[in-house]
Amino acid sequence: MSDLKLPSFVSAQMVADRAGVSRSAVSRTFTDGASVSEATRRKVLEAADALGYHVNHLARGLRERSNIVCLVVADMTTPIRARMVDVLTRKLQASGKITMVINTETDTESVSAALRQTLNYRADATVVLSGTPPASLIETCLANGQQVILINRDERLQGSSNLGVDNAMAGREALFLLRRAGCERLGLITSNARTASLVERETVFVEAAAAKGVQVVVTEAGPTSYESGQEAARRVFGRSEAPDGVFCVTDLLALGFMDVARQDFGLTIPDDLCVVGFDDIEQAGWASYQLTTFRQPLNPMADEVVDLLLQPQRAVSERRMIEPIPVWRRSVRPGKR
Amino acid sequence: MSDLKLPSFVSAQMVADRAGVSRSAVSRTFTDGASVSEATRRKVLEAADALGYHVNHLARGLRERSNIVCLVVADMTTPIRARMVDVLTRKLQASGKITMVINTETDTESVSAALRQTLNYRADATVVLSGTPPASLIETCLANGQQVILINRDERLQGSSNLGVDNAMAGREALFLLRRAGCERLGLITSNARTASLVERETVFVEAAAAKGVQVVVTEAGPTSYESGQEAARRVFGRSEAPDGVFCVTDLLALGFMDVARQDFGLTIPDDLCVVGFDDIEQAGWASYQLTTFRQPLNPMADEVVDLLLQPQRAVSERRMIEPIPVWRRSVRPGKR
DNA sequence: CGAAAAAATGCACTTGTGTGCAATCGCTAT
DNA sequence: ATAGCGATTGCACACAAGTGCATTTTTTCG
Repeated sequence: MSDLKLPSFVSAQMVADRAGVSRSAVSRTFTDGASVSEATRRKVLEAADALGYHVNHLARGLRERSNIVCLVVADMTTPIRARMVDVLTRKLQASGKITMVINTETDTESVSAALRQTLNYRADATVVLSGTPPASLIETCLANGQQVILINRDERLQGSSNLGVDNAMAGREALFLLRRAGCERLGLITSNARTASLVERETVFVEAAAAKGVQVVVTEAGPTSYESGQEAARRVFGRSEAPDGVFCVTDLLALGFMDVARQDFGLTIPDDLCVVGFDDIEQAGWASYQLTTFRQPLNPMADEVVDLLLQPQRAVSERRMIEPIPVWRRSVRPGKR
Repeated sequence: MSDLKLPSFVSAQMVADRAGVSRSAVSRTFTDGASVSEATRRKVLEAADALGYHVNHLARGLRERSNIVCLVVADMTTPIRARMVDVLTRKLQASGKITMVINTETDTESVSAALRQTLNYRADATVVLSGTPPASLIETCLANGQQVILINRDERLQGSSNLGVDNAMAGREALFLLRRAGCERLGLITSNARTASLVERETVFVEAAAAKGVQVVVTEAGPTSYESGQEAARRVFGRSEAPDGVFCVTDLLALGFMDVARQDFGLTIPDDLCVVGFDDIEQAGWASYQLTTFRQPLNPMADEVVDLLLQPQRAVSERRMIEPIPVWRRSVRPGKR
């Protein structure tokens, strides 16, 4: 049997022993506004430093709020999602929270499992970036005093807060831009994900066009990705009546669409074809694309999330909407040809 | 005073009361291999379900391992980092761990703060993807029985495990490819980040070239980004002796470099200029780029991390190396011009 | 100098688990 | 019927913190 002490975390008791004070004194030293004399405080800090003491937030979380926020997300490699996660973790951290990332598939089943994890770790709040959580589980979260914030998911679940961008505005504006450019045969490219957000952009665009007496050819490719955009372009330009202006419900789709349109069908953008996207991912601004699109204002959105979190828990479910910001680049002509 | 009970988490005690058994029975029901009769188990599960009970992993983590792994990462929006985080969270989750993401700047100061958070939450292990943690803090982590895994950071710290790709191989192979393509004036594009990985790719490439009697013009732009690649291209092709073959230490740099080379200087790739990158981000495979590069084998790397985590703690610090996989696309000629 | 007020300190309880140990229960074999 | 034995069960403790309350200790003021 070895005498070597296994390395393990140092507790407040050890610090207390070394400093010659009670454990309470240690606790109070690390608690804001607690009453400790300057002398003991110094002794404690010194001992803590020598031993490498760190307050155990798990134990703290047993009594009060855990300061843990769970982020449920799928498709994390997508540029827009990656940025969302980045901005959110940053802002949450800045406001004293810590983020647990739960990486799921979009299907309800695995989102359920994610939500349960959230409960296991006593997260103060759960932020859902993708996937549709079942209403029953949301209720469980709320019943446990957990806050639920859904981002860009338009399922309206009783008790959860919703936060999203104004998709309708983007749909209308996209139509306006393409018509101003003189496009006559309009197309809409979407994925088979059929998220509420994507569907809304599509329907608003199509309906606004119908109101102007213009028909829109809708093409639905595979998942929301660059490759689906490519596939959509192959399908669209293989047909007789090719569009001269398209709204892709996502930048990734747009970029794949543009590449095939130019390289496989020899089209020039914006002369032969105008393209509008949505999200404003970094790649949309790259020299090869210069895509006109709508920026999701991630910083304001993350600010809203933090704001919701810091609010005293409200019984009523809230719904906040943020305007996307049009970003004019060169994939759409500024005026008629 | 309201009689309404505040919503709060349901504890094992409540479940025990409802099921008419002791709290131990509840605990044992949710512990693998514990001794519970089928009858009580059923009663417990039923009560738990009715109340919406979820084991408190925080409390569990007080006694044994917390199953929390901290991921310290900077530059999360970079495609390669986003993928790393994605793959790691997936694999960790699959092996029963949960990931806490700590988003830091690359500066040592904020990495320190991140490491301390790691200790606060009693993470079993810390995985550092970017940024240089100070050795003293790593020691604290190790002293507390925490495992530290550094990925692609070549600082060799006593007690930590290192995991990285073979940068030397990439440097040599890049040179081989460019020379086989008949390139005569070689360039190397790097950023001012001066990470160990980037530096190694650079020096190996330059030295291997020197061994063949070829000089390499090294250009160092700003941070590791698309824009820095663009800037580097403007500098490089503004000079008299422009290169006809370059190795960019990162795909992002390479893509920016390619765009400016083609659009601002009218060069054709790979006829006038051959380009090799590193990382194999999704965009490298896009039709507009078709970049020849080296894939970081993320899945095997994540497997290694999980493997290291499941190993019983070893006193000796380990160092594992993974071979990057060459990906041949069209940015380099297959043979001499 | 002494009483009263204020500040500091320690005890003990709380949070929700897992688990060693002892007691109990149920069943079998003699 | 009863001893013997293994499977259950419950008690009590440990984990690491925060905090109300009572008890010192210190400070202040008359």
